Amino acid sequence: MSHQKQPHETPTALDSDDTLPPVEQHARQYETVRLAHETELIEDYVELIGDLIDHRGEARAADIASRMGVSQATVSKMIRRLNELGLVTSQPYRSLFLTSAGKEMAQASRARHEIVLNFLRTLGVDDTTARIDAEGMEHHVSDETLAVMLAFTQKNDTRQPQR
Amino acid sequence: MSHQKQPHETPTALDSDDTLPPVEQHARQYETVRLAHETELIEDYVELIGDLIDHRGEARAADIASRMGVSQATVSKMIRRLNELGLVTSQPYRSLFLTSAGKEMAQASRARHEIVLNFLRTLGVDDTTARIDAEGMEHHVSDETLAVMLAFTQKNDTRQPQR
DNA sequence: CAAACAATTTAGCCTAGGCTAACTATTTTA
DNA sequence: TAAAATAGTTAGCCTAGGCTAAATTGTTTG
Repeated sequence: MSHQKQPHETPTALDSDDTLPPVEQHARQYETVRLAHETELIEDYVELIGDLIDHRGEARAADIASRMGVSQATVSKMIRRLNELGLVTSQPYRSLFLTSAGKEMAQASRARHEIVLNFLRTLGVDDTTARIDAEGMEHHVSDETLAVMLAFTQKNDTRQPQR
Repeated sequence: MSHQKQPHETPTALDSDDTLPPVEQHARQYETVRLAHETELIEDYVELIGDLIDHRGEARAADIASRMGVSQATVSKMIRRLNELGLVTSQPYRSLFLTSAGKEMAQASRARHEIVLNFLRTLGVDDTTARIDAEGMEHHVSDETLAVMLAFTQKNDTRQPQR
């Protein structure tokens, strides 16, 4: 019953809302999302560790756990991973340090985060919502889009200047 | 070495770029992201199945697999899950149908997807990039932000009218 | 300075979502 | 219509990221 492969794959991707993208492109999109997924959590942890160090002087497992909303066991396990990835150094039972790779990642991650957050605020999204959305969106925004967001924010930010 | 709990938690979350959010709020943000994660893939599959049905007349496991960029075994397993969740019906070796719950999810998902995609295009992001970013961002955009994006697109879309 | 408390780690469990390989069912075609 | 090709399923493996409970280490305090 209609199992023939229709020669139907026409990539008129300009108006698009009526056509599926070509298979390979479609697959690549999902692949990108899957990939982003893998780094996402890592980046969140590293970013948080960086923030804790900057704001509190140190990053302790217990603080990470409570801020992540996760058990300490989970954090402990994750720290092992971050270690293996060369992003943090740690001695047992002591607080953490970022390696230079870790610092770089934290910094990049934070920069992206800020851009997205400020973009959303500039758009007029409520602060609390903006924070939540930024946290989720941040990892899925390409450099190109990020640049557009930054430019938009600079052009349109009418919020009272910081401070 | 400075392990005392400093009474340091001052939620001056307005200028924010200098302060961590209060613990509970911070945890809630990450929790939201984790939650989104769980539904994300499900929604992507359901949306894709809906699209395949609409554009091709049927959703077959092989097509889902190639578009998702994933093995057929993975799709097979996922279909079992979607079944358990009441989102699709399927007989073995036959193509799929969405339940009404599935249709609803597909429709909502597609609507969100479109809004985000058109928003990015309106912002001036290149089509290919916009598609990739939309795929990832779509699940992390709250209804509030979605509304803002829609309004923005309607006000600013200068692309040549469809068709 | 020992006991109590707090923080960290480890062990072991669970689920989700990938994979390959082997098998079964269906459809196409020679 | 039987053989070949295609499609779908199952079994079994792996990794990531959660969890709780129990063990260990560090810190504080009576």
